[in-house]
Amino acid sequence: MERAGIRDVAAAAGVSITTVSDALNGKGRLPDETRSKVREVAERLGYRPSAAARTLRTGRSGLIGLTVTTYGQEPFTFTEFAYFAEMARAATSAALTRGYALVVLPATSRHDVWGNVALDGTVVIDPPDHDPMVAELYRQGLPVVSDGRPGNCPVTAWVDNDHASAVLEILDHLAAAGARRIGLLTGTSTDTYTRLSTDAYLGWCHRVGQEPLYEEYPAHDPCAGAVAADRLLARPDRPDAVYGLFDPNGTDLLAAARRYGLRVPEDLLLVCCSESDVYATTEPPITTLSLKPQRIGTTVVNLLIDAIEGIGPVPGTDTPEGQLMPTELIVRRSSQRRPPRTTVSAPREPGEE
Amino acid sequence: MERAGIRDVAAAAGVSITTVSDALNGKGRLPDETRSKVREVAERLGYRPSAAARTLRTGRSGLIGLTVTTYGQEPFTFTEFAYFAEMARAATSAALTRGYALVVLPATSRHDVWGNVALDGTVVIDPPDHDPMVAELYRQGLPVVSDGRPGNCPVTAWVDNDHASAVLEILDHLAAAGARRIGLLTGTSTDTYTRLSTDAYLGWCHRVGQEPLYEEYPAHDPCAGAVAADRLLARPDRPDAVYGLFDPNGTDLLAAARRYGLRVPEDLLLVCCSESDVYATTEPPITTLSLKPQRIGTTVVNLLIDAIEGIGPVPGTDTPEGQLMPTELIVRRSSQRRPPRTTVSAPREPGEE
DNA sequence: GTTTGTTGAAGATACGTTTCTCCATGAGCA
DNA sequence: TGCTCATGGAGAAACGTATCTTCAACAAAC
Repeated sequence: MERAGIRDVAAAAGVSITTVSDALNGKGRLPDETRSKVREVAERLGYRPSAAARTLRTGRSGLIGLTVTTYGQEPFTFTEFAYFAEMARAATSAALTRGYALVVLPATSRHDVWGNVALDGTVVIDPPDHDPMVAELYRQGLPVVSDGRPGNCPVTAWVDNDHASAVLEILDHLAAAGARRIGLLTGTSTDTYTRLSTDAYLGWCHRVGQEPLYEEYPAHDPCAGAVAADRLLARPDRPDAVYGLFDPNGTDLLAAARRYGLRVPEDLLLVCCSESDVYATTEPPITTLSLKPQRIGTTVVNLLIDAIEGIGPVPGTDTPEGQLMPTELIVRRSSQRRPPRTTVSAPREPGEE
Repeated sequence: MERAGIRDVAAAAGVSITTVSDALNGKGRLPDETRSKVREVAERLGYRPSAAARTLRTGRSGLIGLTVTTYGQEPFTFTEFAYFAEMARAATSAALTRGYALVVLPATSRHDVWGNVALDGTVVIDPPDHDPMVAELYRQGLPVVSDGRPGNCPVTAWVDNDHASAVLEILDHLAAAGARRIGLLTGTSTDTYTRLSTDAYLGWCHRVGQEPLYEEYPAHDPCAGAVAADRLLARPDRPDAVYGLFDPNGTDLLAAARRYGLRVPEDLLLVCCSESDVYATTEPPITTLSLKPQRIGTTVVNLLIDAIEGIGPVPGTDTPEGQLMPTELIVRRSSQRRPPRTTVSAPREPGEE
């Protein structure tokens, strides 16, 4: 019992291969009668067109690559930060909506798999300067859209948050809440996010005349984060407010504060960049900056598909279209000196029964 | 500047197409001299074999589908639970290691995308009873491996945790810590995980003579979880220990306990099933059951690839090979009446400077 | 001197579509 | 009767690879 091909359908319906193809794809000039007849026969035979053959013929696979930066030898720590997971999910969803599927691939160009899968285009997350892989993809004529400003490689388009503005907003927010010495928990890596955020912090410090107080650690190592948080609060010139650039920083800082007997927010104001909603229920709830990865993932994929399908900016225009997306500061108790009256009341009072 | 095909390489190297193919794939009988010559020319022309053509010819795409159950209209809430994210990551990684790529697809069989991508096999997460999609895949002759016991559909193999044993272990653990009335926070859905776990709980209650105390809610709705947690602790016959089946239950229960003035673990013992490490740093840290999604993802993919490549059990053997994977109970303070002396000391004492 | 075997490589076919080109047929019109 | 036009559909050429078969050349063995 072989899989039915288009030939079998044609034979069974008593028409030509062309007619079957046209009928099924809604092309050509055919009377409705023939169309439905062919469709019925195809259905009866359980005919499924071969994706491989169609791809070979049309040059379109309907597949989009999603490249994830790898830390160390582990291919993907992209679950480490909720940002990646959320972004990937939104990207997958957006792709499916437009009839494409997403393939997650490692950022190391020399993996066998890259040659074995036919891609229509690729989404690259935070490519480093002069990324050889992006260059190679571009040379092959494949559209490439990056999440994060491309270091110095030719991409079709890019999307990013306005990290500098976001940091400034947070620092102002903390200062308004009474912070005098704001510290920063940052990373040692040289990706765009870390660099832009740190630079914005340093610039702000310079402008308001505060001495920078920061600790950096390799962001991919969760243990190092806890140690760095501890180091920051153990300094002789201990900050009275801290912004942590990475997702787990909130809990790490909270734990460190607890160890040192610091009350949040009375003794220490806390903000961290995170997509996780656990910070809504910590004690106290922690103010977070959301980068809105869903929006970014969706936008990136749609830009890419536009490029694939020839919609959007003219290819001749060599200046890649960049797009800045807004962030969202979710203010909770950890960054407010006067905690607002809690508005969420328990469904029932314990003694009410 | 067209993309170079195998023909161009053959012409440039002065050999036939066959020779190029053989040289590049390490087949045929060719002297090393010819081999390296051809390889060099191919490299110079930037030749990349067409994945589509190869797939059409060989019938192998090197692509594996990963099907995720969808709640409501949103295609993927699989980031909701860290389990799915971790599992998907491990699966992706395992696939890449063996030269395959992973495509995430929705579990609704009638999505266009299913027909447009050539799959060598599929991993299905927790398929419901009589899943039509699995049946269809199986009919097409594609290997299908499921994460979770297959309800009643033909799969090549499956992998699952021993949920019943895990629940019993937890209940015994709680009872040993002094719990007299153990409650359960469970789901309304009928998937295998929920069913097996709840049944195990009910069976245990029956055996030890405790009246079941449980609340159920639609697991895909995070708000409902908080409400259900509250409901459970507001009961007149309030439990003195609770096991929550889903990832966010820990924080929800903790918040609810706080509202009712219940101290953990003194007044309430807490355990939940989660892969998230935030529970290591909550106050108090919460005991969790890890399903080890990494191990499951890896195993599932390897079983699938074995089936694709003809390794493993004979296809004639109709009884699908099932495999039970161990879980891991990570005991923390929330489930111990006598909190152990904390062994993790701060790097420096605050006053030490 | 014929057979046998081995090495190196070319020819040709098939994989299953899509699509371009072209051909009947019959109707409308002068 | 001829001509144009629209309609419905068939033929055949790709798409780029892998592989089965064939073949020449030459050496070794009988």
